Order: sequence, then structure tokens, then C-alpha cells
Amino acid sequence: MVMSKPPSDARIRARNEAKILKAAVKIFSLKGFDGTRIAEIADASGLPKANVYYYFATKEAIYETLVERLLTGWDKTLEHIVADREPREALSAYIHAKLEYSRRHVIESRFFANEMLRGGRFLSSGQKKHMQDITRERVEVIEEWIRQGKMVAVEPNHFFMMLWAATQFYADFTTVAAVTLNKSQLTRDDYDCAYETIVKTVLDGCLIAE
Amino acid sequence: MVMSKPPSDARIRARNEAKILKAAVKIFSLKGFDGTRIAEIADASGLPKANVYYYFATKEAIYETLVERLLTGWDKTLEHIVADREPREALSAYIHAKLEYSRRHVIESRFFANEMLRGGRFLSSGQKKHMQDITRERVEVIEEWIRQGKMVAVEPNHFFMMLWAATQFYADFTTVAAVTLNKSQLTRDDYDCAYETIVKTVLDGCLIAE
DNA sequence: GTCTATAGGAGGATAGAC
DNA sequence: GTCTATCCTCCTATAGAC
Repeated sequence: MVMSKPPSDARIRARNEAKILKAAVKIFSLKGFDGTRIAEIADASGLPKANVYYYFATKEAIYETLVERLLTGWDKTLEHIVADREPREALSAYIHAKLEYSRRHVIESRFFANEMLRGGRFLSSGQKKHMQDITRERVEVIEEWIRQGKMVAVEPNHFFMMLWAATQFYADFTTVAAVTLNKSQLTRDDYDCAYETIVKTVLDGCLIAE
Repeated sequence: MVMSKPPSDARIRARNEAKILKAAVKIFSLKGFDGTRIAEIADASGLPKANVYYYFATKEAIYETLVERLLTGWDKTLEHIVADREPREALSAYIHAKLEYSRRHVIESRFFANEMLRGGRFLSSGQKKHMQDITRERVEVIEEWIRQGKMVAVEPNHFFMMLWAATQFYADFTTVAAVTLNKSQLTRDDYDCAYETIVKTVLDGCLIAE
């Protein structure tokens, strides 16, 4: 009888770390750093508490690992905004991608929101600078569109934050959305409708037809 | 020598409860329910911990009192949206009032955001219904404007949530805004600029000139 | 109404057997 | 790499003197 090889140490580590992080992001997103108990993370991971400490020295270490990983999510949706695309096309692709991210990664979105709500105490200045740089690049694209007469002269930072807020809302404040729409939870159709509404109002408001 | 009368029991109670609630909303808004320690509230109130328990039986009692009180903030800014005003005037008044609320009541806004982020566990169904009713009234106003041909046909719930999100953002995500704008904190000018941007893009996008 | 003291329990973190 | 047992700190909440 052929025995399947036992997983190597490295594989066990990778698997267990992943379990812990997956459980942790959920609990942190709901209760924040101080409200989260290691025992809860351990239970949700299916690991004993001592094992959590075997993989991560402190609660901070878990939290910081998550902050670092989720920061890349910040970049991804922004990739749609590039100067050589037409603004309507680029911005609606961004809105769509961000709403999809909100829909499919509710927990990660909320984790990030929670951290920001608390003033970003766990963000290193390097990470803040990264967010700033990434955003500034996109702001410059918007400025370029304005210069080319493709958009009305809005303040690009605030314009950008408006889009971010309108899309982030559906992950962070699902409760508010559900109460407003009188539903127990949001469906794909609701996200589609959100997309239509944002595109229609925002883009028709600031784009200049050729 | 004339002695000033000592304050009555009722006055002492009112004053101390106010101190406690003021300290509590700040800490809850930063750390959430589970992350907040009564000792911290006591320190911030300038009262001994046992006195906090004298005025409020449990941590829940403090939190619920705050939820109940802050729910009225939800209504107030909405009062601007009434059918007999012109939509541009009414909506820009709403945006202005909501941004002012975000600017002047950052802590209360964040407390509310925190509660929503956690799924509104502390909201009674009566309170949810209240939010729903208040919102629906305004949604009907928007529907009326659309019927009158004063606005393009947007989905009014999502339109409304977009406005809420765009304005709430400046209270909840001050950190993101500050990082984006490369400042240590936001000034009045930044809020004015936010107002201009939201009004310009959203209203020009959905209003129909007469 | 104020405050000290403390019960009773939970949480973060570690030691050390397996 | 896993897990039990445990240390020690800190928390919620209460008792009871003043």
C-alpha cells in the first residue's frame, strides 16, 4: 500500500499560517485589534492557542502581516486608471473593479476600513508613502485628462476620494445598504445597480463628450 | 460670606453621565465595543472606575445609550431634502450639512461607522426600522423630482447611498484623506474643496437644467 | 455620592512534556 | 510540530467603608 508522503515542515507552516491569517482577518475586521482575542483566532483556525503563538510571536505580528498583505489590494483596482485609455472607459472599469472587490472581499475591505477608522496606527510611514505614491500617479492621470479637455476641472484628489468612498461603502456598510434596501443581504443585482448609479451620476457629471 | 449652593443630586448625575458618555464615545469610536476598557473610560472621564459603574450598570448600557443618542444625528442632516425645494438647492444643502457634521462631529460619525462595520449588532430592529423610514421618505422626494423631470432617472436608494458615502468618508477615513492630500490633518479649506467637488460632479451629473 | 479593595474570570504569553 | 498546564496581568463588576 502506497502511503502519501507526509507534508514537509515548510508546507505545514505555510498551511497553518494561512489558516491563522484567514481566521484572523475575519475577527480583526469585526472587532478591531484590541477587541480580538487570540483564543478566538485559534478556535476559528482549528488550531490550539499555543500553536498560534508558535507561528506568530505576538498579536501585533499577525495584524502587521495582514496589513502588509492587504495593502497590495489597494493598488490592484487602480491599475485601470491609465492616461492612454479614454476616461469614461478607464473610470468605469475602475468603479467596476472596486465594486467587485467590495463584493468579493468584504472581509479584507472591512479590515482595512477598521484600521483607517482607528487612524492607521499600524501603518508604517513607508506604507503610507506607498499609498500616497500610488494615488498620486492616478491623480496625475486625471489632471492630464482635464488638461486635454476630456474632463471638467474638478479637484482630482477629492474626485478620486469620492469614487473610493462610493465603492468602498458597499463592503464596509453592507448593513446600512441592506437596511436601506430592506433586504437581509445584497445580491449581485444590487451591485450592478450601484455600478449603474455611480457611473451615471459621476461620469455624466464630469466628463466632456467629444 | 455667601456660599454657592452645592449642586443637587440630579445635576451631579447629569454632569457625570455627560462626562462618561463624552469619554466613552471617543474610545468606542477608536477601539469598538470589545476593545474598549471601562478603566479607560473612567480615566478619560476623570472619574474613578467604580463611579462609572454607579451611573451605568454595564458596558453595554453605556454603548446602547450612545447608539440611541447618536441615531438622531442620522435624521438631522436629511431634513434639507424636501420635495418643495429645488433639487440643486436641497441636495447641495444636504451635502454641506453632512460634510459639516463629518467635520465637527468626527468622533460621533466614527462611532456610528464602527457600529455599522460590525454589522449593527447593537441596533434594535426598531432602530433599524427608524433609519429605514427616514431614508425612504427622502428616497420618495428624489423619486418625485425624477417624475417632475428635474433629475435623470437614477436609482434613488443607490444615489442616496453615494451621497452618504462621499460625505461620511471625511469623518471615517480622515487618515486616508490626509495621506492622499499629504497633510497631517484636514483644514476647513479641504472640506470646502470636498464640497465643491461633490456638488460639481454629482449634481451636474444628475440634474436637468430648466 | 465617592472611593478603596477585591472577588472572579479572561487574556496574552511561555514552559516543557510528548 | 503539537498541545497541556500555567504564570501573570488586566478586566468587569461588586462589596462596603466613608
